[in-house]
Amino acid sequence: MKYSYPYPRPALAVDAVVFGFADEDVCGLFIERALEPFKGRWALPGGFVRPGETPEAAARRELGEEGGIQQEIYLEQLYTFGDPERHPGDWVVSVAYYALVRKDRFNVKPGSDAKDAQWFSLKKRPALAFDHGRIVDTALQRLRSKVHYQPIGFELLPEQFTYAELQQLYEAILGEALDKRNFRKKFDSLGILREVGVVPTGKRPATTYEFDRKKYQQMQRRGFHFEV
Amino acid sequence: MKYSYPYPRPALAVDAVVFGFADEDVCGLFIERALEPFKGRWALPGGFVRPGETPEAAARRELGEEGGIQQEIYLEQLYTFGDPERHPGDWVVSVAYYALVRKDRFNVKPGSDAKDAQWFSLKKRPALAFDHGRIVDTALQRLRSKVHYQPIGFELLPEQFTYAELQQLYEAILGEALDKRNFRKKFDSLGILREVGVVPTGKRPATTYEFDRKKYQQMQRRGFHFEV
DNA sequence: CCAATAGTGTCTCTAAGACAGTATGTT
DNA sequence: AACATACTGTCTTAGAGACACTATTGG
Repeated sequence: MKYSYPYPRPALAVDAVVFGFADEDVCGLFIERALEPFKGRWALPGGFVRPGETPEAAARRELGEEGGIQQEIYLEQLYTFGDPERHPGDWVVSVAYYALVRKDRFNVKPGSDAKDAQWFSLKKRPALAFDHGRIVDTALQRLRSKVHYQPIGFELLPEQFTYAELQQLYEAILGEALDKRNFRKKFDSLGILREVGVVPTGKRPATTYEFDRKKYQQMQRRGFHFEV
Repeated sequence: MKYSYPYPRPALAVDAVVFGFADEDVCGLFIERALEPFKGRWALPGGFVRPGETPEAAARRELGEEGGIQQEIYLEQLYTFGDPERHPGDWVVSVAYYALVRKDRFNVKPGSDAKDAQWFSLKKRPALAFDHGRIVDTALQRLRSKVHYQPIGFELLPEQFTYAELQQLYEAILGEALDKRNFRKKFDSLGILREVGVVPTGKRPATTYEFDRKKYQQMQRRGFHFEV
């Protein structure tokens, strides 16, 4: 190799915070480590980046291998954690990602490096291995701020949803109650939801909507920008 | 080392986009490479992360060594670039940062790995080595969006500044003309500027202001959030 | 007809944005 | 006196936020 750097190198890992939503609650997917260090502790799905691979590809691969998440999902780079003390006994730098998935679309299952894979409500998540707790906090912050100016909430909902569900999602992410009428007014005026049907709820049936991605992209090109 | 990962590892680098402001123009600090690869090409200041060092510390160290920037400066992690093809002949992953500095406070000077260090207007910057052009674009995007909701513009101005300068800065970053009266009204109403004096301009003297950091932090704690 | 959830309209107030002339200094 | 730059105020309009009742269905 020409120009190669001869000094010690870190191992490069990726870790992903996978967010889901169900029962009016935001949750995260964690795996139980089958290997040292932190064997038996809950941790983020992740692993090492292989030669020739981009970190994002590594993150997607690991989500498939470790969490049973193979489909196309929303995945975004979050932050790179490089404290030399973050991994006991080795120098491991981790590029962290966060993912938004529709929980119902996935059968989470542990892969070879994991004893178990489970969703946890983020309100009562277990203590995590390494600095993964901090990574989750960072991801939550990012989600909370991003949800205001990008229509990423829909990545967490089923294709079709009611206004009640959409509002519960926003309330769960933002951690505050919102006014039903103002919330509806807001999204109605954005014009990015398409009515697609009606669904029984036990009492009065509710109208269901879809996020109109194409229309949103058109509007975006015309200078529109989403804000909630 | 316990648990160490035996497979090939990337070299870990940091690169920094250093922004400055002068003459109604945003500029960036680039260095001319003294070594292969891309010897003689302009590039971002940066270098390899050493064992025991955090990436941020490495970035600060390199800015001192390569660009003559030793003082405390605003520095924020931007994005990690990990395309395996980004560096010819080796696997080098780079954690990119961006910095905001008061141009007048620094005597930029090239370090040992650089033939030269120079400020360039970002409108007419040279073609850069590696993927550094993309890194600059990413940093500019980040700066442009962040300037709306965080008072980081002040990091680019001298301690004391006039409304004309402040407005020129925002116009340069955002790339659009702003209305003088509305601009003033906005910042006046925020209440984060402190009048500190008067400066001759050749014609009618202008009032100078300082960013009142303490007041801003107080207000922030009370739930205030900056927005322009 | 009762219970439960879905859905709706108005008012107030703040702030964004468009817009043009006066004030104060220098030469 | 002329010129250049600093500085100022009003109107219109859009939207955020507070607020409470009606509609529709199942049991």
